Amino acid sequence: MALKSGKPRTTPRTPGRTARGAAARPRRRNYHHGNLREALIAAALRLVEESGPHSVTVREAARRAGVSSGAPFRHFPDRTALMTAVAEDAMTRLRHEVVASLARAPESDPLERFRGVGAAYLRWAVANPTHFQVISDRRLIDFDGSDVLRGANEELRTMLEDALAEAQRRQLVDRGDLLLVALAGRALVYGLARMYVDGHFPQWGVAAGGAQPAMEEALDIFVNALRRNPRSAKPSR
Amino acid sequence: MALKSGKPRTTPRTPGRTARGAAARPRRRNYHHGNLREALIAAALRLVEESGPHSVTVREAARRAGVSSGAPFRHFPDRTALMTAVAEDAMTRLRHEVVASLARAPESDPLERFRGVGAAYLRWAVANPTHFQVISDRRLIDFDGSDVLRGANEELRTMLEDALAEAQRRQLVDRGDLLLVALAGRALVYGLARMYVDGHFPQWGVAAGGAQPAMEEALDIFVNALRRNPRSAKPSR
DNA sequence: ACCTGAACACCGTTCAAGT
DNA sequence: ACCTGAACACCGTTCAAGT
Repeated sequence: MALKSGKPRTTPRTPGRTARGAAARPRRRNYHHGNLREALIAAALRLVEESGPHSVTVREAARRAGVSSGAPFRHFPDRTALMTAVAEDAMTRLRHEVVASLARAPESDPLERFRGVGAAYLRWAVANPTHFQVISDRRLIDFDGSDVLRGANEELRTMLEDALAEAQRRQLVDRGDLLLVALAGRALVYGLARMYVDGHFPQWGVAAGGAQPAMEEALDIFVNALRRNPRSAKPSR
Repeated sequence: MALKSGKPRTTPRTPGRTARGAAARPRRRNYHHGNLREALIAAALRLVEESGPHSVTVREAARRAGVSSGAPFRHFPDRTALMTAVAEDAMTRLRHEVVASLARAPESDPLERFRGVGAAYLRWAVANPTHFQVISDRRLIDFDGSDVLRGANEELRTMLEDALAEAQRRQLVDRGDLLLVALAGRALVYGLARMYVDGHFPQWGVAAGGAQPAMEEALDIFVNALRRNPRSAKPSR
């Protein structure tokens, strides 16, 4: 399979563990207590990062945390629950990215805010393709059972719809079913991100390095097509 | 996990096997020869249909074909190769669907033809969600190694781009980077289909039964936004 | 209260042996 | 030429036993 094992960066996630001398090797058997739950999530996060969601194995996470194969089940009912915890961590980072981008966007240009939400989402997906896979595939995680996931998703959706509603109010875009326009925007952005992570770009003439700009340009095409032609001043009916 | 095991219809795929009396139960051990390859693909196709790509197991396909666990490896180098054969079957059906829809679309309205390609793709994805998953996830199959998959994908892309080029030529849509507009259209349609199969619609206010119409309406929004405002006769620059 | 390690029912894949 | 069935190195998950 096409899993080339990505960049094994040392993710500075879950910072400030109880300091204990040297660079904490997961070999040590000083365990017997400690916060195994967090250690397992951190291990799973790195496994996802290294070679995708499919490579995450409860046993391997346990190995990296230095515990036996049965230990994780004292903290997670099953593999799905572990993956859901990974997804919550990822979704929280995505949410922050989008919120930060929105904070920088001009209050005065709602259509630009709409575009900005999409662009931030795309940037995050390109920067974190494997984590993006985890949050987007409902068969891997228990989305409905997670307040964090449902909440963050709801928040992203609201940001998109609010920006769009404001743009309609200011007549920057034509009137039209708000929810459907938001859905189309969301589908476009999600589709671009998924084409990227699912490896479709080579077949669509997008060079390996040029994904990011191509995605933003495709987004621009949509937003600009939505933008109301200034020459027609009134709603068409 | 959320795999409720779909509708186990008797797919009349791989028709006209060597007739042999009663309804061919895969129990029989009359094997020892026969076209195991086709039988394995048929079994895998049904497994995908019943409960998604992840439920496909080389061993289970072998069981259903009535052979031992090692037998499939005489016909497929690995599980990926079996899944690729499944994807080729699915992609061929998708291609036919789109081609048929294009044959019915008016030669005179290229933008409608562009929309029609997307709509046919969406209809097929909704009707065959699990098979759609197989053809779209490059981690499950060897896309690059399959002439059938690359060819069909290329053909779909060409249909989209040709319709769009003709629409630009007739000034039905504004000029603009053809490839990027095609990419945006493709991403929108792919995104809608993936949101459907990935189970996102409940969180986006789309009712269970209303997926198909909502998807087509979202597609309409894009196509109509692209449609050139008749009041502005000349390209903007 | 938390962890170990054997056990169970699975996988994908290989390979000597059979027909 | 094709298929069997044991074997190997894995999984997820359970559970009695240990500390």
